Amino acid sequence: MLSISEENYLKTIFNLSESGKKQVSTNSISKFLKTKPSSVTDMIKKLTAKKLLYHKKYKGTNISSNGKKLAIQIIRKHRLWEVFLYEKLKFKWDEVHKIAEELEHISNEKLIEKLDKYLKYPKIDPHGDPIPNKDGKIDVKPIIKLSKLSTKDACIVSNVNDEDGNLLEYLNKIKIHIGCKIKVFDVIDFDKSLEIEIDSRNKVFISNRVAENILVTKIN
Amino acid sequence: MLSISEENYLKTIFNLSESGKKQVSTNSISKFLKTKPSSVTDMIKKLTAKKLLYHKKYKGTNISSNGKKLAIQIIRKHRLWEVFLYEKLKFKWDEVHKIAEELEHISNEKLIEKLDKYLKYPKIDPHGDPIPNKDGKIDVKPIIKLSKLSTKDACIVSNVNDEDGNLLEYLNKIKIHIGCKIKVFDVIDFDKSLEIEIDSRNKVFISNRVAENILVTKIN
DNA sequence: AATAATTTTTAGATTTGTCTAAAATATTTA
DNA sequence: TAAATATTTTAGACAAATCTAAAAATTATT
Repeated sequence: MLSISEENYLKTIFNLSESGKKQVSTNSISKFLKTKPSSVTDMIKKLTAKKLLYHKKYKGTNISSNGKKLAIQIIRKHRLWEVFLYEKLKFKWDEVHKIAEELEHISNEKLIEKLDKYLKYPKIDPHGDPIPNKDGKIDVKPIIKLSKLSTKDACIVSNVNDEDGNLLEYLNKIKIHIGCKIKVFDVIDFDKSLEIEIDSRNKVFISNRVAENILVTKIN
Repeated sequence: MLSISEENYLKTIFNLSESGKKQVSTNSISKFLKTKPSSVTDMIKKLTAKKLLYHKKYKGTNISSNGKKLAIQIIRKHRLWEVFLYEKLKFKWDEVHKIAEELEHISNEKLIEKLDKYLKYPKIDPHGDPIPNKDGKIDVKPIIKLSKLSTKDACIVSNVNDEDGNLLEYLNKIKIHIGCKIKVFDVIDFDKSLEIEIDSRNKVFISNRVAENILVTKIN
């Protein structure tokens, strides 16, 4: 059994090693968790002794396969609770993360199984992130061009072509940014332009050319 | 903001002072929480400093009105989560308490308001205990004779007449005990005897005479 | 009422997770 | 590559919540 602190460190190290890859630095952990580097060193020692991390002095940290398993289960709980908060309790999608940070530490396997069933085994959370299953398997979510979507599809923006300053300026103006949610209301046959709604607020038309330069993951 | 430990002590002291009344002894708290009396003394000092308790050395402890307010909010959270676990996640009524002990410490007022709304503002938890409202008001639940109930009513046994050994023996045999749940399936017109189901398991008939000696609180 | 038994408190120690300050190591820059 | 800078670790301290052992106060018993 891990303490809440240990769980938070493990999850952070897992996330940092997923995104930045390879060795995770003491400083990056301390920045993320808003603790001092010396505290991080202490915790790294503890988790290394529990065989959840690998660590070489001054050289950064890696998560072990046991550590990964535990981290994924914490992430599973976090994302399931997010779905609950968003779908059942009707929280806004940007409010759910903070509350799920607390709920994720409640440890009762049966609770999570029943919650999963109750939510009908959702595959993604309200931010579009995939929910690992009971065995820790994560569906990799394909990243596609926004232009590939059809009417009524919804998606989360995962990337935009940042080579063209004019495009970025335009996207900024209509408030499309990485992580935002887009619903497709209509695809115009004539020129394949799209009528979309951004973050449940502004509804705009964008050209097929623009849609080709926005990468997204479908969420339904 | 209270720590989980402080919340648990406060809740325990509130509960002990509700049942046993008046001064709560250090020993009774330590027995309930399975900590040493010396630890209890330490915590009493801390909570007294925070004006949540009154305490006179060697004389036992009382909860202050501020302490009571906080304790009631913790109990509110506990019981709402119990309803959620029982009604939505389909846990058995004897499984919900342990999990709610963890959930009750999650502090987010909006979460509890939304949970309350989602559960349609329930008045009682699966054990038949009343759920305080947002402002800490608790509906006192009337205790009535089982014989007063009608078909389809459900109730929790709150007391039995323990003057007659033969009655107790009989109740024990058919597994009626304080805290158990009884559903009324039929009231026989002829002799006012009842067809009941005990704890969702055994269905039996009991005479009106027996039903007169069982005190219950309605739960629907 | 004096003594015995029980309860409660105090004093001091331990564990967990954090901190500061200083030392050790690694990286960058001139 | 040597010096300057940045990162990481060590050493020692602290607060929270617990413990053990012993002292103090209360309650029960003879």
